[in-house]
Amino acid sequence: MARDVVRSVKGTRDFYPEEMGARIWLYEKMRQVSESFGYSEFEGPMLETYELYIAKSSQEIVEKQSFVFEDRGGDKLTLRPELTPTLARMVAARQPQLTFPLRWWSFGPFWRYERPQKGRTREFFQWNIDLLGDDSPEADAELIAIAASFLKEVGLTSGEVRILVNNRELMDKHLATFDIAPEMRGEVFNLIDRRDKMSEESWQEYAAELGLTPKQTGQVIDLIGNQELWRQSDSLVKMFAALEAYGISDYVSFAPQIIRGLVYYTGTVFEAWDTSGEYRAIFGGGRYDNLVGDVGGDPVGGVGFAVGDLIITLILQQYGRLPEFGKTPSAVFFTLFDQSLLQESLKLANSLRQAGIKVTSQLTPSKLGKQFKYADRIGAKFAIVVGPDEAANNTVTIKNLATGEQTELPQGELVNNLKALGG
RNA sequence: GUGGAUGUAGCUCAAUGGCAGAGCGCCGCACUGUGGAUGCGGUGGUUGAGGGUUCGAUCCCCUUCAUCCACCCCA
Repeated sequence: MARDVVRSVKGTRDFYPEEMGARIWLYEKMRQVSESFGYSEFEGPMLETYELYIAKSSQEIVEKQSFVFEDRGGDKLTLRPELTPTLARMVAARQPQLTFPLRWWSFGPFWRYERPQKGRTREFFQWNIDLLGDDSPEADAELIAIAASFLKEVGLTSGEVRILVNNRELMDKHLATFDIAPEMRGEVFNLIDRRDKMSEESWQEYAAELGLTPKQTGQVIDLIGNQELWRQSDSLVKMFAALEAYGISDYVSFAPQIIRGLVYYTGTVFEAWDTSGEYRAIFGGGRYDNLVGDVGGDPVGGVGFAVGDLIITLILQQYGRLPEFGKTPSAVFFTLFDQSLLQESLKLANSLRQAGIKVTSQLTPSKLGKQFKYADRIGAKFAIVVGPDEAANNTVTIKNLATGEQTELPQGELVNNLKALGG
């Protein structure tokens, strides 16, 4: 490197305007879907106490993957690695005055101290959406419907992505009938979760290490191979029935091997996967019934999910569904012929802005050719020229940068003309 | 935390133990009231950093830093 530019922090991303365009696009899709289901936007602090996450997130996330540090007063702080504990805390703090069921969504930055790789950075953005205070299977169905609507909205088909659903209570009930002790079931959940992520051999070893008998291991394999298992769960039966109403059933499948890593999930759990199998889960969520109580509030159940911006963007790129983003928001470039026409050019440009047209102005004189080149580069559609001839006649020249076509017209007709052209 | 790969011009990449190159970009000119196309000319580098071997290292060796990829975990 010839230039010794100060480096950015490992695992962070710079959003140059092109990337910012994609981020805003994604954010707008999330807002649109959230609001269409009646959810309100909220935001919490990015800094939380370390205590908030202990025993609520997965141990790995709290102990190894969080940015934890002491402030100047010696208090232990954490850059939030996820939103749900913050949500629970905020709900608990104002529980008596909030109206339930509560429907909230949020989009913001999160941090995890991990080795960056494809689709994973240390600073990332997440869309979180949660419904609290309704414990029905229909509430679970609403969140899954929202997830599916979002996938549909960004242009992904049910052939490309699929939401896999399971229920932890259902699985727990069956593990009990296999004589697996309650304190072991968390580990067995973990085992189930890794069924598709490990080789058969090492999975069997893992099962043996946990102390499962060959018979029990066999029962677990049969269990997670049973695609009709959901019929034994009243909750899942009702949930799938409700999903029919949304017309997105083709996006949703039952999958008994879906468990999820976070310890606070208590009932329905779900993950969206790219069906090509090239990527890991696109997003995940589920029902958590104890979280608000755990942070000091009255027990109120919730269901929600989180979508990371990186993976969804990767998938959208893979399928070519991410739109191109122009470099400038203005379609009109106002040239400056020479210094003597500065006042007139700036005034005219500003009268366009007052009429609601977005205009970029040339501020220092240079060759017109260079100005057109610049206008083209920044993505403007029209260039406007006021030279000595136009100034003398109170006219302007509009040049269509795509076709090269030029028209001279009275200054008074400029606004309407540009609007007619779509400027 | 574990393992693998890669660092050469603004970008994408060549090359050789012996003068470091191309394409794209950028700047200029042809064309001082017209951009994209074309032609011509020009700008471009302590070969990531430090050390070692060598007459000589961008190349071989060691160290270090950075990036990427996979595992782990997860969004």
